[in-house]
Amino acid sequence: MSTARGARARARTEITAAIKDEARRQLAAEGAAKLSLRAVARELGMVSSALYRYFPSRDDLLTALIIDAYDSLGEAAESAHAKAADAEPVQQWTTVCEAVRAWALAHPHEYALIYGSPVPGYSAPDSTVPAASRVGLLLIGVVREAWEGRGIARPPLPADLRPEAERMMADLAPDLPPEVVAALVSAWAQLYGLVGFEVFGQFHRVVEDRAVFFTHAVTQLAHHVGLLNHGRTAETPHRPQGRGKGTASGGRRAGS
Amino acid sequence: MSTARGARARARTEITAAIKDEARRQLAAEGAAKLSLRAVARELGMVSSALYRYFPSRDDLLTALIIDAYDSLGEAAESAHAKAADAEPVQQWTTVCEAVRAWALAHPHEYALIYGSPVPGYSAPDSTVPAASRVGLLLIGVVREAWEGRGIARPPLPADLRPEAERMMADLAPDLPPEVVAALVSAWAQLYGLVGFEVFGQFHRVVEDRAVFFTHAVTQLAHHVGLLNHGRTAETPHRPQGRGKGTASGGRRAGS
DNA sequence: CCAAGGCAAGAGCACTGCTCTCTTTTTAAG
DNA sequence: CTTAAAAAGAGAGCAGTGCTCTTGCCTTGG
Repeated sequence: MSTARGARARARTEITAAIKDEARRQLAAEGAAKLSLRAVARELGMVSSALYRYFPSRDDLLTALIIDAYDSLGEAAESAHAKAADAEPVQQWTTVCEAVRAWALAHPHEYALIYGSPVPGYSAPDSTVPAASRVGLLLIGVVREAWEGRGIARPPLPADLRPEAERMMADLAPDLPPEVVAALVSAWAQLYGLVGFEVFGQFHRVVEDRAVFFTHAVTQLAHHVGLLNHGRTAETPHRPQGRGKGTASGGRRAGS
Repeated sequence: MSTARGARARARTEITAAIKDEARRQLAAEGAAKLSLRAVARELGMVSSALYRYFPSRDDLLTALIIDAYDSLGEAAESAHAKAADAEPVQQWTTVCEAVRAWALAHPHEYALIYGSPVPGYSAPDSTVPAASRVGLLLIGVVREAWEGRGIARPPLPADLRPEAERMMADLAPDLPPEVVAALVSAWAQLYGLVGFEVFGQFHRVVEDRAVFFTHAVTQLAHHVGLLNHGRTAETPHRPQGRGKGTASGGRRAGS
């Protein structure tokens, strides 16, 4: 599929990659606003109009970079999680969050591209959705594992939020209880509040030891969604149907 | 001071205001990236170079708009708070948060300007700090009132965060205990995570009933910083007592 | 082998931010 | 009241942008 399709096709994918690489370089150096098609073309020794054979517009180039950024972030988070797969749920959660933070600090402009203000009239096409979902799915996975295996506390859920929570549950994680899904979604958004404030400099002269602060904040977030530190907590863990791993499919809505 | 110091000076402030108004119009219509000095000048019937007598560069115009946006948001939050000054602390907190959300939804491009990705090489000058602090100070004030008057729970504070928390306390609110200040700062950042996700469309197809969801999330945030519902604590603050059954399905709905 | 289509190049359009002159108008000092 | 300085507007111009269109070259599939 991707090999030996003729020299021309190979050259095309190669040049496409080169364009993205150079664009990413300029993005990292100057930010999305200063990314110029002409400058990219110049740097690659081609004329600006030639670039339109590969990307029909500047926004399409940006879209490609956005997807790549989501994937890069997703991969960073996933590989960090893989290394902590055996840890406590809270530990897994904070590991993922810290990977997100580290990636964001290492790639501030790419982070701004995906979690900052959306570009002018541009609205992300659906093609970005899978890549954009990776971190979210990862967090869902962490919570799911805790829910199935080692127990999880159920956050409070006011009556007026229940319908919405059940809808979210149906969409995102049909196996998790609605109160956990609702808490998870809000923790998800709040995580990016913390990261964004740090990356965008809002913590300037407010928080100094940001790593420690961040770790604490996301640990609280983990507790907020109901994750528990296994051994040493006074809080009573909820065990789904009290049967451990055997009946994962049947175990939802425990407390009746 | 601002009156009758010559026709020229009056004309200057008037024109300056007109420029900002028109710029704000274009900002709301198209976003910061498409804000063009020439277009503003054109709309005002002046030539582009004349505009440089009022703002030395496009970035300076943006800075002015940023300060105005911060002030506009601050004022919205403050006036909302003033109307709820007698309510429970949690109520005051959610009122302020909801005012922030409402303002952001009503002025998405201005919100993006101040809490989205910072513009290219531009870093906000110190002159923006006072305006930018208004919402933060307001939230501190809410917590302070609760701390002085009606009591407040003290969130947990791990040992390694204590020095940082004490430093933040010294800077921001010397009268509040460090654990409360630390929780407050993280809640502050998380608030903007929630608002940003909604304004920037990240909740698309994830959260539908966003008002209800937001209210619940910021109520949890209030509990996170230690605010209590005075009379009835149907919802115990951020301490899920396990045993899903008991959690007050009845209603929180802190009314007055 | 040879037509078809992918591809690069270049010119050009309508913009942009910004600078520099030049002229007019207003202000303030003598 | 005059006059010199300061402030403001107008216009041309520079270097840059995204994007389109036409013109040819050259690889490729039939």
